[in-house]
Amino acid sequence: MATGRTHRPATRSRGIPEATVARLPLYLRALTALSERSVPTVSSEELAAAAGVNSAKLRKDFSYLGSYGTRGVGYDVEYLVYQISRELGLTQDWPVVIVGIGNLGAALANYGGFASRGFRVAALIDADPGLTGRAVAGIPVQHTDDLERIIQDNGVSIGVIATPAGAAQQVCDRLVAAGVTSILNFAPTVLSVPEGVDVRKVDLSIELQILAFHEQRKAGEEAAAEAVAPAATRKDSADQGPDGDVPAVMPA
Amino acid sequence: MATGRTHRPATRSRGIPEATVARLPLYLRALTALSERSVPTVSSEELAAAAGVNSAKLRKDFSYLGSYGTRGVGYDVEYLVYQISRELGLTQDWPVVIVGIGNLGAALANYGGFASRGFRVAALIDADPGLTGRAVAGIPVQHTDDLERIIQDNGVSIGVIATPAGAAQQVCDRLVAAGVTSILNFAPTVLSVPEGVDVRKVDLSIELQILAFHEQRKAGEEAAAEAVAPAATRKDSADQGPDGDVPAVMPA
DNA sequence: CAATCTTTGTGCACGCGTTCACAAAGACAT
DNA sequence: ATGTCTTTGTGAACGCGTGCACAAAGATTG
Repeated sequence: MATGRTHRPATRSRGIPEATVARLPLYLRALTALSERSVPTVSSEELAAAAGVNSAKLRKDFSYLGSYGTRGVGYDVEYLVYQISRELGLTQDWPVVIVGIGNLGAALANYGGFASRGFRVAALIDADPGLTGRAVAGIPVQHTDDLERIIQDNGVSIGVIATPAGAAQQVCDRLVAAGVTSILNFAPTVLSVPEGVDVRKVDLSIELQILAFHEQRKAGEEAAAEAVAPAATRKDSADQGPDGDVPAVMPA
Repeated sequence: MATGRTHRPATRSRGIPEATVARLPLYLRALTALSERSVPTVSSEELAAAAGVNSAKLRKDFSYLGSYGTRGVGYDVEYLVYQISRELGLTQDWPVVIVGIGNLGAALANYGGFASRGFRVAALIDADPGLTGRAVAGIPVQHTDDLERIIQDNGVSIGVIATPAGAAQQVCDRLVAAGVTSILNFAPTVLSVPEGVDVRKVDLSIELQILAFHEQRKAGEEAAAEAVAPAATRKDSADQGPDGDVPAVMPA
């Protein structure tokens, strides 16, 4: 979701709910796979299974785009691929810059999933002069000093931030000032941006923490179950108490 | 969100809503920053701003954990850090394996954000024999053949999949069979897992596609506005038609 | 100790998203 | 042409999440 600031309150951007927009790429991926296998049509049930969602949800999602299905038959794969691509704006070319060419930035530059969807990595930018001129994924790294020029020369409107947290806000400000209006942020910071700029964030550590929460809960429930019927179903990993209120940093 | 399959329907895991759980790491990050600056207490208003959320939402989130604040004063930073850490299960050690040591896998192995939160990269696994034995981020890469043994020897319950899409489901099945119950999936595929296994996915390409959608919409609105009052407010980037129905792959 | 001021904790209302369930629509067979 | 069968598209109900607004609680001051 976008950062708190701008906070478009889940505004349905053009009749299409935000939740639906977030699923369109999922459908597109599944459809592309079907297309490559030359499958001509697909039912909502099949496609939903392939995309990992409920079929009723899928049909409702598609209903926001229009009536593209045929009752009794299903959806024309090729046609739907085209319609969703168009809706997402993937029929045009999106030049993208990646700022911060560390491990993650380099991985992103090499990531094939971008190019296959109309996204073109127009430039790589890093603050380290030692990197300048060196090629990553066949693209030369340029210095941060030239950021504004690069954005303008290439007509870039989407920027990817893969810098350390400390540099992210500053980079963000410069990107926005230079004309970027959409930002994908990998740095673990909250970015504040002016109205009209969209920010989406990907935080690797946050995802793991959410998993840890559920993992802990599962271990807790299991321990509770074992307390009733103590059987050696589980491997011997040192199961911490479920809610054992371990005294640690308990301040005054 | 977890994959469609298991589909715990936003079950509030222990009274704590899923949406709240997803924000706890955000609060924790902001609090940690305050803690490092030795700030003793913080109000819901300040903390909310730092975390990029609404202050009412933050207070409600905390109310699910208990009454940890003091009216008229705010929250004790250190105490809250501890409570949230405990709630998320970060007071214990979580050994993690990363499967698929390509560009992304290597970047994840090098990512500092894991270690700082109780996550320990216990092993790196790849199917390429050429990588076996080579060290990435100081950790030797092991071969997929030993996956089951590695999981069991280290008591791993969280796995990270960074393989190509084609290998993901197979790796997932083996991880689950070996005892892993939480998976973070970076491969662009829908994973199906048995009941009781949590899956979270991060898809870089999907995030960009969502941004592209909003970007296109912005360009469209702007073009519409210019049609009424045509002024040269904008840079000259080749603005594609807003909804120009570009004929491309229009099948029968 | 009383008055005032700050900030939490939460009851309540509203809106978005999800799901069910079914009528309408078209394909296909006879 | 008529009937049957499949599958879409959607009205309606429900539940979760959000945000407002305020009462309760405690700190602080005189």
